Amino acid sequence: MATGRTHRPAASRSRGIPEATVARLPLYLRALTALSERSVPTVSSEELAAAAGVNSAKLRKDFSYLGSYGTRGVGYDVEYLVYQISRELGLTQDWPVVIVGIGNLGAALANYGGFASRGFRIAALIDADPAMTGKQVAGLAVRHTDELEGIIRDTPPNGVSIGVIATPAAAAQPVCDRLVEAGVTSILNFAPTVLTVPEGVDVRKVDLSIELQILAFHEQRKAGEDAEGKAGAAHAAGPPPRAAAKHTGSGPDGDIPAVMPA
Amino acid sequence: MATGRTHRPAASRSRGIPEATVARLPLYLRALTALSERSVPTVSSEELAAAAGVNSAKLRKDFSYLGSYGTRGVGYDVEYLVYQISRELGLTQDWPVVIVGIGNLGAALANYGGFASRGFRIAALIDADPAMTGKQVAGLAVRHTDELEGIIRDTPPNGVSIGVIATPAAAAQPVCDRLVEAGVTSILNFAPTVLTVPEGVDVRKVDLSIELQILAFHEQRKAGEDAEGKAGAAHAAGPPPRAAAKHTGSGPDGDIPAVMPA
DNA sequence: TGCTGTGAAGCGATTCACAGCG
DNA sequence: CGCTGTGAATCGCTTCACAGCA
Repeated sequence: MATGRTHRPAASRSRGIPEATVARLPLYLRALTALSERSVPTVSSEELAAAAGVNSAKLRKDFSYLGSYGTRGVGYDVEYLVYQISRELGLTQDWPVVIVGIGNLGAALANYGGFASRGFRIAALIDADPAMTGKQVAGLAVRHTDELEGIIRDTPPNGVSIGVIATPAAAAQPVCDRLVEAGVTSILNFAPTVLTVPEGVDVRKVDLSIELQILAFHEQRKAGEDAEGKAGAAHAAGPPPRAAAKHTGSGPDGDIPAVMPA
Repeated sequence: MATGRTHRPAASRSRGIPEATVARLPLYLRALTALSERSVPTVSSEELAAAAGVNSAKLRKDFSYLGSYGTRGVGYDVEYLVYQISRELGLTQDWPVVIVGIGNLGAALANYGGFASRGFRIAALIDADPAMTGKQVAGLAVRHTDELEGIIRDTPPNGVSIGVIATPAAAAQPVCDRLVEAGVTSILNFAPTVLTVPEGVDVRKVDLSIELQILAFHEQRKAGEDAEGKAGAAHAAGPPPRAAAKHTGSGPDGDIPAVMPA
């Protein structure tokens, strides 16, 4: 999984929906909406589970945390379930969101249709580069970082509570601090850094290079199984410099993912 | 967490590194590389854990699966650990990667520095739109989908085994099938769809709108705690249309995230 | 009869707490 | 003495299996 929280270890479920279940609700919702568009009136747990890519026992258990929304012998009413899950996720209201860091990735996010269609409204695009200020991206004029606090506080009706960080790694923590200070309490972080936030602020992260590294691990594992015995790298490089204590320039492997496209 | 697998429930750890540990190795690696660049020779589990945003017991347990790479009373040798983790993750070799779907997101990925710096080399950018063919993106000429199979098979030295899908949702499964058929065994999917793949192929997914929905859930929860009692949406809309069985156009909430920026 | 809803068992991951070594 | 490495306890999620209802 590409994601994680930073603070609040367990202080999440007030009335008891497990975190793992919450993470799957959007998946169910997507599958249900597709069924709804095809005018399918009801689904069984088996069918819906297949569409969402999970097993049916898990799906039923997940739904049991929300309440008894199914009909025994029949299945679930698609429309009704769409509504219930939307409500549970808080998607019946709309959430203004700011995106900070309008580089390649920030622009891609701004243009991403999946936001608007789920009740997320882009309240502002913010970038630190004065050359970007005023430029049109996804139909919105980019605003300068100076305006950040004002935008967060004054966006109707109650300010902005969700921020997306798509800046270079070095800028992420300062931007995060300013967002939080101005009132943001949920952050989606695309910068390859660990963000430190006060209690009560949620952080989720998406790290592209981490995902690839996890795939590489399994990929290597598969290759190792083919040619059993030589369980190492194929056309590898670099010996194990044990206990050198002294560094060698910048290490055997080079630098960190360092900077985001932004 | 933005991610998940699709096939291979447990068929992963050959010599026993837990999946959860594998997912954290890139995090440790990043923190270690930063230390390495600052010429720090050793770290304690406590310090490194703080830098990686986990607790120290977990970190020590994680490292214990790799072997005994620390020194009691002292800590871990930074350079040595960087090497060991890189090797474990398979980053001592380089992995050619193809990106399919060169829209906003695909282009952002192509420009993302974090790939190249971690041993991932972009072998080709592929798009179905003939108008894109030949265009330069991130220093590479975009190739047409017709060439997909050839690229996967003929890229030296052994073809491409990792594919990134950044196409619209509708194109994702067909593209996935072609990638797999041509020999790709690991896929990173940015399209908001569940991909079906044969046994032995790994899929990880990153879904931007799912992450936001999870944040919205917690955000709503926080708002509900403030104004205890009215545990619902703030300026919400839409009543619960129980058991209508008949659909109402397209449902109370509208459409799915549907299409990616691509 | 067929499918949901759920207690109970199983399993993996996290955390604790301390023995063991440098 | 300090910090790693790890058995044991704990926690939370998943899976099983079936009771219960339409």
